[in-house]
This record gives sequence, C-alpha cells and structure tokens, in this order.
Amino acid sequence: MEKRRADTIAEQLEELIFDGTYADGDRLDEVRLAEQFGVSRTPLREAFQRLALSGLLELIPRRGAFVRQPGPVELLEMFEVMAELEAVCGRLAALRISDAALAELRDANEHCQQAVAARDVDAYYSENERFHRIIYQQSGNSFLAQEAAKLHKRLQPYRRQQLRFRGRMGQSMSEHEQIVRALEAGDAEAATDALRNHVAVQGEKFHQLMATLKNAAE
Amino acid sequence: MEKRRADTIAEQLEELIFDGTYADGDRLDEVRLAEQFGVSRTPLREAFQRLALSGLLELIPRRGAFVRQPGPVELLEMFEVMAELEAVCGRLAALRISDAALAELRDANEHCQQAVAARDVDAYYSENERFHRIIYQQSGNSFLAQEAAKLHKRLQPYRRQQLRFRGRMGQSMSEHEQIVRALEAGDAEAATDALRNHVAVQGEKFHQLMATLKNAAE
DNA sequence: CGAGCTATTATTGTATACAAACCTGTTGAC
DNA sequence: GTCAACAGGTTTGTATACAATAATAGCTCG
Repeated sequence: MEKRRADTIAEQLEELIFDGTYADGDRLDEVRLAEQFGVSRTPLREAFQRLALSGLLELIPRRGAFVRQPGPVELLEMFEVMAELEAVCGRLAALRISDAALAELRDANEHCQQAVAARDVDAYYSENERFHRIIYQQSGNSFLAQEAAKLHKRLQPYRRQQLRFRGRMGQSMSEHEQIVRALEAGDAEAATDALRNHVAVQGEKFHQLMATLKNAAE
Repeated sequence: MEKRRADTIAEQLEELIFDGTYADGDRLDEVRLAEQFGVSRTPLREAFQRLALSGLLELIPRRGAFVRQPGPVELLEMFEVMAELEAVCGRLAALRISDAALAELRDANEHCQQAVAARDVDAYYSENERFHRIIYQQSGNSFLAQEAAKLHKRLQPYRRQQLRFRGRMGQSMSEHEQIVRALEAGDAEAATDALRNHVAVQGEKFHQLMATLKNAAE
C-alpha cells in the first residue's frame, strides 16, 4: 500500500511533536511548514486533521492548529487506561494464547535480559514493545489489539523516558517473568494482575513520570 | 465553537452510513457527493479523512473512499472491548462515584422503567445512554470516559436494533438495578461483573445480533 | 494620554485548475 | 480466439487562486 505525501508528513510532524520540537500550545504555521516540507498547504492540512483525530493537535476553526501535549492529569489517566487494556489483553490471552506465541514471548524476554545486561536502553525498549505486542495479539481480539497498540504508541515517549530511571529495567524484567509464568499456566487472574501492575503508574513510578514531565517542559 | 462545512458534511455522511444508505464496500464518489452537498471536493475530502480515522471509511490511495461496515467478527470484538471498558468504568466508579451521581443514576433508571412501561423504545434508548454515560464519567478518568463514549457511539446503531427484541428491555432493566446496587454498595467487583455481563454479547444476544446484521444487509 | 473603532494585514477555509495514476475498451498480434 | 498492450476517459492527489474571517496596528475622539 503506497503512501501519499500527507501520510509521510503526518508521521514527520508526529515525530516533531513527540521529540519536543513543538511545545504544548504552539501554533503550527501552515505556509511555513508547507514550504519547509516542499509541498502545498493541501496535504499539510490533511496531515493536521489526522494528528488532530489522534489527539496530538487541536484544530480550532479559523484559528489554526495548536499542539496539545497531555498534562500530568491526562497522562495519568491515559496510563490508567493502558494498564486496564493490558490487563484485559492478559486475561483473554491467558485463555487463548498459542504455544508458538508463548515461545516468541520467551524469546522476546531473553532478548530483553540481554539488553539489560548490556545496559542497552534502545534494544530493551524495542524488545519490550515486541513483548507487549504479542500479548495484545494473543488476546484473540484484533480490535482490542489495535486499540492497545494505538495507545501504547501514544504513550511511547513517556514510557521510554521512564526506562532510563535507575533499576527500572531490572524491575520490569522480573515483572515480565511473572507475566509469562501466568500466561503459561493459563491463570487469567494472575495475568490480569501482573500486567496491570506492570503498566500502572504508582509509587515511585509516579514521581519518575512527574520528573520526566518537568524535563520535557524545558 | 463554530463549525466548518467539513464538520457538518462528516456528520451527514456518518448518518448516511449508519442508516444503511451506503452499504459495505460502496465507493463514495467525490464529485457526485460534492455537488449533492453543494460544496467543492476539498471539504468533502476532509470529511472523508475524519470518517476514515473513526473507522467508517477506508481510504485506499488512488482508488477512493469505501464504506467499511464491520463484519460479524469485528462487531463481536468491538462489543467485547465495550464490555471490558464498561467493566473498568464500573470498577473505578464503585470507588469514586459521588452521591449526586448516584441520584442521577437512579433518576435515569426510573425514566427507563417508565419507557419500558410505555413500550417507548426511543425514550428507553436515550435514557439508557444517559445511564451509561454517567458511569463513564464517574470513573473519575475523563480519558477513559471519552474512549468509552466514543465506542458506545460507534456501536449505537447495533445496540439500538437489539433493544427491539422481545424481552430485552425488561432484562436490561433488571441488570441496571443490579449495577446501581453494586455502585451504591461500593462493591467494585460486583459492579465490574454486572456491567460486563450487561454489555457482553453472549447467549441469546449473539443470535439477536446476527439477525440484526442480516436485516441490515438487505 | 488612553480607549475604542476602523482599516489593513495575515491566516484560514473553500473553490478551481492542473497533474498523475488507474480503469476500461479497443485493437492488434500470436 | 485469446491475451496483451495501448489510448482514452475517469478519478484521485496536489497546487494555486480566491474569499472570508480573525488579529493587529494605527488613528481619531474623548
């Protein structure tokens, strides 16, 4: 499936918003961005619409497009929903997961461990994403998997920051072990709790997230 | 907040897709619809994008916009997710709900009962929606409430059809009673189960939903 | 000197014009 | 006779031109 210009522009803009090039409340200038990307305003506006629907931009009629970074409250809310979605995926996956998927899960986990040993945050991050994505898919509900992946992606930058905190990778690993064991055993309740706990922002993770937000604001 | 043309067009198209004017797989002709709405292709294409993002259309590059009605499998998946979202809302609301909201909930329920007595499907439907929306909001998580409301709206037409089945309104009512009792008692687990059961498509409801789909196809 | 109004400017929303890709029907070759 | 290639028309994607609305600055009046 080929892409149109508007697609790639949307992706690039998304990147620019995620990495903090544009801060919350900034207005995106159509004409400036258009010549920057070397296109006309039309595909740019299409990209705006797409980003607005996914929540990254707010389109105020006759005023323009404003970047809309979630504040602390909204972010906690999103993490809470993410935790619940993962918990549901885990519960369903515990009943529906295939042996092949379990093997893949273990494989992803081993790669995670290697990344931890090598202190390679990037590698850990990508294998971690693979780990979770497998669980989404093994829920046996592709609509659920899609929604979970969508929110996962949206929280990506914040999650990534959190992995940089001391000891987090190690703790996360042992939580993964727990999750795999619950899924292997087909224990829906244990999988639910393990995944919810793994994702939920509570205790020390709360302060880490707040610290991340303060850094991002600078 | 005023609307632009594209907004009203998106709403009207949404309506036309929901009410079955356009069937699954139909291609929407830009020029024909443009002159039909009395606008140019530009705002129409904006509307297309919006509907594509919410899943009602599939935009195939260089091919056009095709309406994409969910099939039986996808529909069951969506209802499963809806059930889980409602269950989560219920669990959180059991802990966080205010007395005022409980009173509103009881009020909505009474109106529901009156509608059942009067065999007024439309009234029942609108009060039912109000009932659920209150629970979403009382989860104390506005992001969750928003997502739940979004999916609720998307499933609206199918839910509505189901209410027409014999005895469904009465059963639904007694389930509502159970939900309110659980929330009053602050019993998170009971609220979770009651709401999940209320929304889940299983048993007779499955056949009813399939029958609805067959009718819609004609 | 300040406040309010007006005119100008800038920016968004919409229409139209143009370009590129796709579908289809016909023609020609094997 | 069938398949493939090409031409014409159709349709989408993008650019540009135009219109309408909001921001701004300057001017006038109190």
